[in-house]
Amino acid sequence: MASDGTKTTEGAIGGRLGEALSERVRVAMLDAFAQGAAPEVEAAVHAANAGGQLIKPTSDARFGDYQVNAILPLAKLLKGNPRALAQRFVEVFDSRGMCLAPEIAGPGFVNLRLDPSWLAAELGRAATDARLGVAPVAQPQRVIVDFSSPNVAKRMHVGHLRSTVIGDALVRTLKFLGHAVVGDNHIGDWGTQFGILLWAWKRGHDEAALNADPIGELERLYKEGTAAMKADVEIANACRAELAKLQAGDAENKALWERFVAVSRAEAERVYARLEVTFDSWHGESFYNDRLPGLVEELRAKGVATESEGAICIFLDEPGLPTTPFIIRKSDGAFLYATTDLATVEYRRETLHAERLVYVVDVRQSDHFRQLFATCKKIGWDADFVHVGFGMMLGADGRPFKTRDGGVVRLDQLLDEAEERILPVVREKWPEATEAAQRLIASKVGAGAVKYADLAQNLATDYKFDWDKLLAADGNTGPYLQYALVRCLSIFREAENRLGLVFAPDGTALLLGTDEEKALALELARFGDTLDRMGAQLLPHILCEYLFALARLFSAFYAKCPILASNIDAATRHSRLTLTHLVWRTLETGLSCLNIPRVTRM
RNA sequence: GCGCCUGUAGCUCAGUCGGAUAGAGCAUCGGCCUUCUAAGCCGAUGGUCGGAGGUUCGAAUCCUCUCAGGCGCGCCA
Repeated sequence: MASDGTKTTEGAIGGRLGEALSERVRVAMLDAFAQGAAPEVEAAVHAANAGGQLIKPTSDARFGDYQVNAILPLAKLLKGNPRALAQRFVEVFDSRGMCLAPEIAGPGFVNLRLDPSWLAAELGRAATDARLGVAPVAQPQRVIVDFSSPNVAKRMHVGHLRSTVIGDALVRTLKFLGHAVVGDNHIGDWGTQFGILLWAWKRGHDEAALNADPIGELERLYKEGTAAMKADVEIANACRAELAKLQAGDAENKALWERFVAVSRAEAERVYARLEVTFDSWHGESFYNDRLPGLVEELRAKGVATESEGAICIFLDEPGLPTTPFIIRKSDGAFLYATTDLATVEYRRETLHAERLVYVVDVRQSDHFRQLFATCKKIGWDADFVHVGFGMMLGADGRPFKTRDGGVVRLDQLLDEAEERILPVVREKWPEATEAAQRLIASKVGAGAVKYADLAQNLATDYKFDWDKLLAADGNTGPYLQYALVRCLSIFREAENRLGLVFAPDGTALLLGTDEEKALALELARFGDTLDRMGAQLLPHILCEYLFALARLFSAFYAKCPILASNIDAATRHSRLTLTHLVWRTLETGLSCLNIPRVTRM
């Protein structure tokens, strides 16, 4: 990550300013209030601490940098005057080094102000650290992130974008935090669609079309097969027969299936390459086939699953869950994706020793995952299960994002369009570059804009895809962040060109003279806490918002605080270069966690 | 019919398991390039937090009801 001889040394606070402060607050609270008090007081402090509620950044700079709100609710438990309790807290609070003397305000808030000289020294040190002072988490988890998961024989389209981009960002961020992460592409490479595909293939495929556009031909066959099957019961039976042969290991069907999977994967890989997305494994549904029969029998034997109307079902009578059963074997004996998902959990727990299982899948499948997780719990498979459900991608008109004629938007064409739309701007801003260089920048800015738009919003809701908004260089967009990073690099380039100054941070404390520098420093110090929060909540927009705020503060600093001008003294210049260096590497690290491409100029 | 999710400024969205005067961006209006990329910066205007009750020192946040929109509901994934 560091290209200039920086070394890894953990900062005094492990890069978690908020966490360090919070710990001091916790100690002071127990010290001030828990002695001889009701056990609820201690429990309340622990609860607030666990929820990260002991401190929070102030809502207003006049209140300092962090505020302690937790004394007010405690006052109720202690039946005391909040301000008097705050006074007791302030007396025992250890502000040594980190903070100035705490202040009591309002009905019983305590305002904490960071000691500027401590912050300046801390950041000076962080600038020389390869991880910006952010130590890996103390307790790494084994995490599986299940994401992207396209179906074989179908082209990658915008419906796959969100899972792919969000999952990838989660994987990279959790890895940076020090967790043992496996990003798994759980491709849809098994199931009833292959019966249809095999039948349609045998009825008549076009070898020339297959060579020219493999996925196009498979999609055509699938579409025709589905239509034929719906129109004719005999054909539906024939499709089922083909599927049965495949499942029984028929050599011809198996070979065809392998061919379908191979061409589909090749197609998907081309799109992943453009998105720069990678996986640690590609364990599709077929990977778990062998486990299915035994699993169903085991669950029947355990009494977890029972037969109903010929199907093997799991009934989960719990509030919040659908009343319909979780079906793991159809009445015709075939298995379903519920079965595969259970077998997948079993494998991930037993073989991969997963502690946390993350599924990045469309929110419309939340019922399925609620049932899946409840079933696992019922079986006794203990783990931290999370469904990261995201909303649909809508057009600017608020209706599902489609092509003009109502078709699905192909992912490769979406990326083409992003590049085409941004290319004129690149040509205008950098006319002396070669066509190839301009195209490369345009592809990175275009893909980055599309990906960032997907990550920047809370994923619970549908999001509106609007070319003008996401490609804009102002506002919370990919291009804005890439531009901020480019400006950092430009400063170092010009320092070398004009002054012959090759800058490297040396660990000396910053000089935080102006409001812009102070605000920037405080934000930089919050990077580690932000990563933790994103890792805990699995919400990429938390990191996006942070990076945007940082980039904005940097832009204000850039406008107000000259660095290379001749009237700037050496010490100030060095400090501002260090700040710029920190911003550069924070943006670099943050964008790389989100996997938004970085460029050196634009 | 049952269940889940969403409703915050003209538009797009934040709001960290209740906390101080609800925040950004876009758009609009007004400023800023003889120093590092103006794809930028600064300022101003703009909100009954869908509505009504309730809980309490204190509610966008918790509870109840209600309106509006989206999604899902036995052998597809």
